[in-house]
Amino acid sequence: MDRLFHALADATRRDILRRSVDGELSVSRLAADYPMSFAAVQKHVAVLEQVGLVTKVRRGRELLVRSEPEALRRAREALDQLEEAWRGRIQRMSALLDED
Amino acid sequence: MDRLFHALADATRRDILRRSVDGELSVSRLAADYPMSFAAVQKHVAVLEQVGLVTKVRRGRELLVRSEPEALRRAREALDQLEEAWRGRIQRMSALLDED
DNA sequence: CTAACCTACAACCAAATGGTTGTATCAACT
DNA sequence: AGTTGATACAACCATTTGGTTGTAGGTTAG
Repeated sequence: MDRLFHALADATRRDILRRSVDGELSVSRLAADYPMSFAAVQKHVAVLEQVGLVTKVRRGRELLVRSEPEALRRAREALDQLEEAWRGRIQRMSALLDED
Repeated sequence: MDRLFHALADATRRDILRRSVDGELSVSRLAADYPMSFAAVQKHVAVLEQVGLVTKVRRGRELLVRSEPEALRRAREALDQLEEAWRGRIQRMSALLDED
């Protein structure tokens, strides 16, 4: 979970995720739009891949990057769990008020 | 947003968040339960505070830590936005299939 | 008032992060 | 076969991170 949130804690990586929804962009095509070297973008994609946020599929001599919603869902559930603890507090407060 | 996700990318910080829902635990009380120095926990709380995930309220000589659901909601919305792009893709695929 | 407790903050250190360049591999086009 | 394009990966560097210890400032209890 640490690594999942870490992967999301970078604007470039989140942008890559957004653009990879259709899975039709190669690493070099993605890299062309960022103000950094190809290798740097390659590393960002690797970080996303290691936590399962994207997968790569070969097409000819390029690798297409596709974002995977599964991992995204895992992150959302972790946030939901945190929020749920908070909702539980609201309920306890309501219960207290109802006792009056 | 980078710093928000970064703050969430640490198990100790997420645990502090969970335990601070009721806002009744002081920094030192929190710190007592982690295998690290008081100063280290203090730093974790500071990270959470800087992105608005918790606030501190004085009670006597201690500072009570309370988690703030607002910031959590911001993170969730960012994830929702990413997932929405993906749902849009599903819809486009469905539309294509319907054309047949 | 003094001692004890809670917090803040600085200085320091090892390890990880995010970037670079350079080299190697591998597929495809002519 | 040789060249070009796309990717992988290592080595290196500056900065940040996550931890430590030590010092100092307030606040409460006795």
